Amino acid sequence: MPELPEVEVIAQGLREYALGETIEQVEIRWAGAIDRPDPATFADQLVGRTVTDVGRRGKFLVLAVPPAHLLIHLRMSGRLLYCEAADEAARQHPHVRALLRFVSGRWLVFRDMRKFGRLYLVDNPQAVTGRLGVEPLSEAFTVEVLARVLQRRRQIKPLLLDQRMIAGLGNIYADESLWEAGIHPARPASTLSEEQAAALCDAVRRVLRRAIAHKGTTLRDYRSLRDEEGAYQLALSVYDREGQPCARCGATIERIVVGGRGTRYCPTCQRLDNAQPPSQPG
DNA sequence: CACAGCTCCTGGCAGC
DNA sequence: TGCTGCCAGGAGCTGT
Repeated sequence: MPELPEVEVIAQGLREYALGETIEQVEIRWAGAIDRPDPATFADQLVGRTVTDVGRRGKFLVLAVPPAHLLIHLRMSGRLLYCEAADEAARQHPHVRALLRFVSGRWLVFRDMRKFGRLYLVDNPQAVTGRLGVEPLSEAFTVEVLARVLQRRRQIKPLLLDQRMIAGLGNIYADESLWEAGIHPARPASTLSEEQAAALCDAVRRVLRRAIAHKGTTLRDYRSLRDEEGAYQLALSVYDREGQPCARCGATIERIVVGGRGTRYCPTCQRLDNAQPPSQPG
């Protein structure tokens, strides 16, 4: 599942390859992939536009195609591939939902097995991203800002997954951040100590930066713009590791359901009460 | 405001 | 072997 680090790696790839490309043709193979405007208008309006900037907001890719913006959300299984004119196989894959052909002859291919991903063409990106919370890798993500989020009477993990609070965390990096900070995922947010809030703030930033450095996590579907796998799956502490020993204390990683989501954690390092974990995270 | 439940969708898997 | 049916999961939505 592409989360902030995976989307950031794709954005880096788009900056390297797609910047300056002009769209010559738009092909939509599954109309449901286009959120807005209607698919015909979407295709019409994109032709002739040049990609002048590539950004990311939360899990959204934001491509400036003046005077509009093309936003892409990959959701569960979406993939974005930049391929050569000769690469017909990439375009013929049955899960391809939409394609952009550039004047250069190269293609941007949107592939999505589960059909949850969406493309948006809007004048103002805020129309789509306006309700997103703070960017966790920006300077705006301070302990004070996190503390305000933590005042809510909710369990900490569903709060971390709420894009209106913090933009970009998904199931993998929420679990990883909570392990890193030594906090139980079902812990009521408002009961965290100041030290724990500070540890969580650090943990979120550290985990996301490390994952970007590893080019993201490939458990199943995720690939970079050039179809490369990430490497962070090799460095995961709890996610996809249930039944295996905790790297910090050796206890067995468990799976529970929190807020309806499968959740992996270490029952020794991440206690629901305030007891000290066996060692401080680092 | 919190939160449960539903929807979208399909490959993968368990169970028979 | 082959079938059925359940499940995960991001996010938006409704209802309580």
